[in-house]
Amino acid sequence: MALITSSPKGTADILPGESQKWAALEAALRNICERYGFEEIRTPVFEHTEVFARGVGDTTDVVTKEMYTFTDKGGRSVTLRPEGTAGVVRSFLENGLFNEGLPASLFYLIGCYRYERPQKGRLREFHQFGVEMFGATDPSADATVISLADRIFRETGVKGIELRLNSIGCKDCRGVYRDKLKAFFEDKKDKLCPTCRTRLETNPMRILDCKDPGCQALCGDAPVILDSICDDCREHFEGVRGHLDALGIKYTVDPRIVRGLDYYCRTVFEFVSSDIGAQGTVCGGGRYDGMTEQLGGGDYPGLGLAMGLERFLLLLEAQGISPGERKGPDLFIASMGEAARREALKLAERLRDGGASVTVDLMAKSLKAQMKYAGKTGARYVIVLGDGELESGAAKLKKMADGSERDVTIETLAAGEVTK
RNA sequence: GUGGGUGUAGUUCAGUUGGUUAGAACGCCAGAUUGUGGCUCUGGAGGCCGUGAGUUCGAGUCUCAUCAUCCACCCCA
Repeated sequence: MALITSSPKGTADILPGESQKWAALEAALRNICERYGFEEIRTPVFEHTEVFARGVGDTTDVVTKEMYTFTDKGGRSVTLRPEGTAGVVRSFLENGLFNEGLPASLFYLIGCYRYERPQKGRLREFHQFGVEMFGATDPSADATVISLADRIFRETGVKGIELRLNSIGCKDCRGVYRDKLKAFFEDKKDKLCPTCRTRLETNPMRILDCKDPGCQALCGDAPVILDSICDDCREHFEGVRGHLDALGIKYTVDPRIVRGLDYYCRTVFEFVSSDIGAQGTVCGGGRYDGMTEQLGGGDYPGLGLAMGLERFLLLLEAQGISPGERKGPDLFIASMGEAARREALKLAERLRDGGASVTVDLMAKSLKAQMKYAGKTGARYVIVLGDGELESGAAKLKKMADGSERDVTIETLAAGEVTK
């Protein structure tokens, strides 16, 4: 038979059985957002390319080599969103959401697209849950966003998630630190691994989280960013820590987390697990105070987080947690002959009116095959309609779990009798 | 973009130093039971052995290329 093709590289079908888990997880996320006063926002899958170039930063890996960018028939350069924040910021500004009371608290559940080599926990089409908050500079806002994420992990019951926290300073003190770091590594250049030698020019902070043992050894004495940030940033960071401590949220300060998107400043954090392979960051986020101005809007400080849903589901799977199960219909109506099938359809509609989940035979199968189908699809009850039942108006309602049967009147069978 | 692993039935996988007609389990269909699923038994359908070239009397098996897929680097959720 040979299918003409398969799904594109890096994409995955979410099939029945799996889709119930997604739906349940999404419902749980929506519920938590609601309790924090975050409202859903839906923005386009594609944006004008400059939204990401300016928003995410045009020197980042994401923008320079991972975007699905194309020219549409009108000659405009558009890009499939590689992340959620930039589009939300654009929408926040364009629609004047700052007039509806600050801070604005938004969340989204979206597909994102990055042209990368797929591996465990990384696809070209992947799904993110994220929240964004605009207008609040106070550390309590940072703590709230982090506590929302913490609650997600707590309430879904996953274990072994570690929260790592850092401050990378504002755009002023980060520049100072960058220079310090550069100066520190400059005379040790030849001991760095080849990629770190280029990092020294492009993004020296990345050297700190290199996995090469030689680089790691050098990093021991490197200047720490937390010693270099300005007083305002230090005070802000202490504020965030104070709130987290008061809320009882455990974290480790990790000076090596720097994040690869240009827009972050001050607070950055990651929730990491060691259960799902090399791509262990399930959730990442931080503050991005300058971004609204980058996109030509007013000054609205922002912060947010993003969670990779594939990774989250991978994690749940690894820990034996299933957020949602496939569940079959309440009732399958087997039928023998045309007249009985007509009755079956009518009965099914009546029971569906009452809220029951009902399926019927649509293939004129043998009764045995119909029973088999009912069993395979997980129907809890089966009722068989044939000439005899049509004539007498009575039928047997069979409970599949134990095979027990009881007499019912077709005319008066109520939805409640098969849904309980 | 770089490195490594793997491509055989719908799925998970066997397949001997290269040797006649390529196997198992599960799944699917049918029968045993002409109107009652699961368990059991019997039978059946289903394979360009990823693709193309090469070596050989002979290739699922060896070589090369190519594509796909998985994992890792990089980067990120």
